[in-house]
Parts: sequence; structure tokens; C-alpha cells
Amino acid sequence: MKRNTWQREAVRDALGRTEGFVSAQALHASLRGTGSEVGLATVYRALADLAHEGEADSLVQEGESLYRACTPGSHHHHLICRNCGTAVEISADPVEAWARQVAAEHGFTEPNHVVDVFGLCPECSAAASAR
Amino acid sequence: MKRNTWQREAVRDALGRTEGFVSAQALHASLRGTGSEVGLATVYRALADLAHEGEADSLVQEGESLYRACTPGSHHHHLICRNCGTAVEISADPVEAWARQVAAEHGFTEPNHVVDVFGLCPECSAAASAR
DNA sequence: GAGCGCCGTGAGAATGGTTCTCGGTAGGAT
DNA sequence: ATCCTACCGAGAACCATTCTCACGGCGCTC
Ligand SMILES: [Mn+2]
Ligand SMILES: [Mn+2]
Ligand SMILES: [Zn+2]
Ligand SMILES: [Zn+2]
Repeated sequence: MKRNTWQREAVRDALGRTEGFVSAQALHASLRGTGSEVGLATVYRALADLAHEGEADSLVQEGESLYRACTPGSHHHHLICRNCGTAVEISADPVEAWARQVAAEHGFTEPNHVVDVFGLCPECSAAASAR
Repeated sequence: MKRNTWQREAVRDALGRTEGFVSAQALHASLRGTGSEVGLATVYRALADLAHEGEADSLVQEGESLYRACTPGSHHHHLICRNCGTAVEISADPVEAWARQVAAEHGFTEPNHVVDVFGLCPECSAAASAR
């Protein structure tokens, strides 16, 4: 039986309040900044659990795991800003079908896929061209 | 001016001889096993260079960077066995177009994408169902 | 509400892949 | 052959993540 602790709730809330993907360390720093006394290990544990239960999406960028709040039960992918982490949820139905087909064609079973699109969001694009 | 050292050549050869993706550590162990005295740091440097120059593909799995020899100049993706690392190069033209389009639709510039398909290769599938 | 069992927590240590440091070595232009 | 300097290697440093373990509080029972 899973327990309800203020720590888990704080992590869930902070993640929901965050725009785009964040690292465990950044989320921990943010929580500490607001006076919360959650431990770093707890933030890692909570984020891993949330991701495992489908309440958060995760991706790895430059050796760091990044997380984002996510409505559970929906398989989707992300369009992510390389500069600020802002993310847009996108559906990729044609890609889903393509992935299944290409796996089957080569006799691979239990197919999986990793599909992420990166770029510079409108704001960061504007900032980059202004510079 | 880039120098030709036997170490770089040894790494390039070992990578070319390897089926599927390998980690820097595994490649280093393999080289040491054949009597070569390359250093671990050199293997890391050589693999990073090869990947940067397009002579190798890389992906990150469970916190480890994996590399594979690759014909330069061709953008493609991989179908990778989760169990043994065997990889098949696949073209993903429909996905390329989809990625560009989805980025443009949301005003994202300089689009990039990460597309990997994982599964169990025929051999590992057979082994898994036999068990 | 009080007692109890035991899961979750947190500080710090450990881990492990990767990168850095720096004295030494060797590629290659002249 | 000489010189300049990029490259090498061993080990230390780095750093995100995980582990350890004593402690505290959540939730079930009465
Ligand atoms: Mn998908
Ligand atoms: Mn592509
Ligand atoms: Zn941005
Ligand atoms: Zn396999």
C-alpha cells in the first residue's frame, strides 16, 4: 500500500507547475527555494515513480534525466526546445505504425520506440536571430 | 592538423569489426584482450571524434553511450535488439518529413530528431520463447 | 485517541560512466 | 635529424544517480 506523504505531493505539484522538462536536481533546487525541506533522493524517487506510473514523461538529454507532468494513459511524444526545455505534446500516429511495421519486417518482436523532436521554440528562435 | 595514430586506427578497426552497438568500455576491454595497450580515455576520445565526424552512430542506453561504425554522409536510424545490441540500419523518410512538418507547425526552428526502434531480434526472440 | 509495524525519508557515502590533468611520447612538416 | 605540438595514458576528478541505514510518521487496529 502506497503512502501519501507531503514530499510526494510537493514533487507532483512542483512538476505540474513547471513548464517544459526539468531535471531532478533543478526541481529539488526549486523546491528548496520555496522553503520546502525535501531531500534530493526523495525527489529522484518520486520522479522515477511518477514516470513509472505514467504520470510523468521522461527523456535523457546530455546525460541528465528530464521529467515533465503528463496526463496518464496517453501515448504521445514531444517537441522540445533545445534552449529552454519548453515542450509541446504531439501525437505521432504515422510514426507508430511505421515503427511497428519496420520492426516486423526485420523479424523483431516486442517493438518499442523513442521518438523526440527538438528545435528552438518561437521565443528562443526570436532571441537567437536578434543576437 | 589531425594526426594518424595507431590508437585511433585500432579503435576504428575494432568498431568496424563489431556487430551492433558497443560501449567505450566494452571496446576498450576487447582491444586490451587482443594485446593492444590503448588507454581507456583514448577510446572515449576516438569514439567521440568518430561520432562527431559522422563515421560512427551513437545512442544512449541506460546511461551508457553506445557506438557503431557507420557509412558517413547518410542520415539514417536504427532498429536495435534490446538484448544483444544487434542493429539494423533503417531509413525513415516518412518520419523525416513528419518531424520537419510538426516542428514547423509549432513555429520551432532548426529541427532535429531522435528516432530509434527497439525490439528483440529474431535470435533473441527465439531464445526468449524457448525459455 | 493510543499503540504498533513498517514504509518512506534524508544526509551522506558509494557508484560508475565519462572527462580532465598533466607529464611524457611520437606524428609530420621543414 | 630537429622541432613543435597534438596526442596519449594513468589516475584523479567529476557529477548525476543510487544506495545505506537510522529515524520519523503514515495508516491500520483496537
Ligand atoms: Mn510513439
Ligand atoms: Mn531521421
Ligand atoms: Zn525555447
Ligand atoms: Zn538480439
